[in-house]
Amino acid sequence: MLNYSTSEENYIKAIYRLQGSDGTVSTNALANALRTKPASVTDMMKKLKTKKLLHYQPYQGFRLSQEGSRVALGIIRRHRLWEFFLAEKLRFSWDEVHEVAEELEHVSNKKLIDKLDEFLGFPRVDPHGDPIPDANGRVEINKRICLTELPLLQVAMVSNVKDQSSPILELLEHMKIRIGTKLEVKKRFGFDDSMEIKIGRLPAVLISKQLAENIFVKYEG
Amino acid sequence: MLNYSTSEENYIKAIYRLQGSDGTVSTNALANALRTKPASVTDMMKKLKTKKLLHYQPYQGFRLSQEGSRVALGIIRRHRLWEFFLAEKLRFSWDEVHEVAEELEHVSNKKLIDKLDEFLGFPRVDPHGDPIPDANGRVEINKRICLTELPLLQVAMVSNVKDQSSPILELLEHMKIRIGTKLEVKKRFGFDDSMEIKIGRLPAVLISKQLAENIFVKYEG
DNA sequence: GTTTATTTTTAGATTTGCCTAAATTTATTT
DNA sequence: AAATAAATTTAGGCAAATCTAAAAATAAAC
Repeated sequence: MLNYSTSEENYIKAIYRLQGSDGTVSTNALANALRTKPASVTDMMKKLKTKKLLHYQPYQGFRLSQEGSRVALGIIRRHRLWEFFLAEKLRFSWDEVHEVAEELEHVSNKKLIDKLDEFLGFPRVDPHGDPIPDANGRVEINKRICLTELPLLQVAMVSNVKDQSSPILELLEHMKIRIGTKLEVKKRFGFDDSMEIKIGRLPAVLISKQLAENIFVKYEG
Repeated sequence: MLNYSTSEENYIKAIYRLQGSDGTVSTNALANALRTKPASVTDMMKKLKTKKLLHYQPYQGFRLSQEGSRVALGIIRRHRLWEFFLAEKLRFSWDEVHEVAEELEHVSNKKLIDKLDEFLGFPRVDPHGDPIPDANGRVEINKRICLTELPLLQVAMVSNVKDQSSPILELLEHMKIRIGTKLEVKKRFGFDDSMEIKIGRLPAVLISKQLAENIFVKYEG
């Protein structure tokens, strides 16, 4: 059970989020997610490759190896347990917990995390509703939920559409959304419950509440 | 309220401990305490001086400035609150908390620490009996005396253990001596400076000079 | 199917924190 | 007071993680 630097962990976590269940991640996408420069990403990818945490061929994008995914799930477990602790025990509001958990998650003492888990009563989801991996790195997988409930930045696959009348299919066709399309929610707007979504490398687009309510997605938690 | 790196914080904390109430700290002493090399210490001292955290003239040793002491007390506060949390809430044993707290102490979100303090019920001492600075950096200056100096038949409470290595903790555990334990000295033997002590209603036991020198107690009157 | 644009990688610097080895200053002997 | 010993600092380097600018590879457009 090796230890990784804060920086390495942040890269691993970001790749895990971006790649979803099977996709590959691009240098620019990762640089953008981590607010860093593409050259820095390339450097780190070379390092993580030598550590066998990911598969990477120059110019071909990268995806986590099994070991990389295992490490990612460990980080996510720590993050979400701390979020739960902060909200439940320290009475932080749900929108404050993420930032603090970003720091606490890098303290990687297994006994600490397992005892924290026990202290909290083995919670299954964090304050944002995201599932918490157990001590063996297992998470509830392949969740099917409405697009309106998809966590931000979680890549998911369109699995079905509720109303299949032609007006909605026309709109879906126009937006290049079909079964199997991978997408993520970038931002939600409370004013009209519209949301900005991103499909692969296409520019982000805005979709209405009505449309989102008809789209169901699945993803590996 | 600036932030300092983990490395800077470890230096500040070590200087605070070494300098006591007034003394100055030498390069070698600090290098030894941090298990690093004197040259590295000199580098860091130059940096901390430019940040006005300490007073330092080449070859003359160093001591923390007021700001440096303030920072040190903040780190110690975080460390001891986490120790209390680990022992009290997560049921870590007495001798395990230090190591984990060494990592957690570097998460320096003020709101986190103040809420943790509140959650724990504003404890005044950590599991080793060391006082916890309050949110303003104030500490009780506990006048403690060494068990070797405790007057005969005076009941006192164990407040702190000087050397917190595992061997001594193991012995203390065996003898049922822990922080908060009340005891009295029944008799001293000049031959080897051992002493007979009594803990509550347990039968009196003999402890060595070496052990007594590491136990600090406080008492009223 | 060239040409242009975008993406990605390489090359060369920078900062932080650490190191070893050599020089320098201070302390201790004789 | 000179010589030796000890402590401290300087000089020069290394590894991690980042950056900018330039080169190379891939993708898109005409």
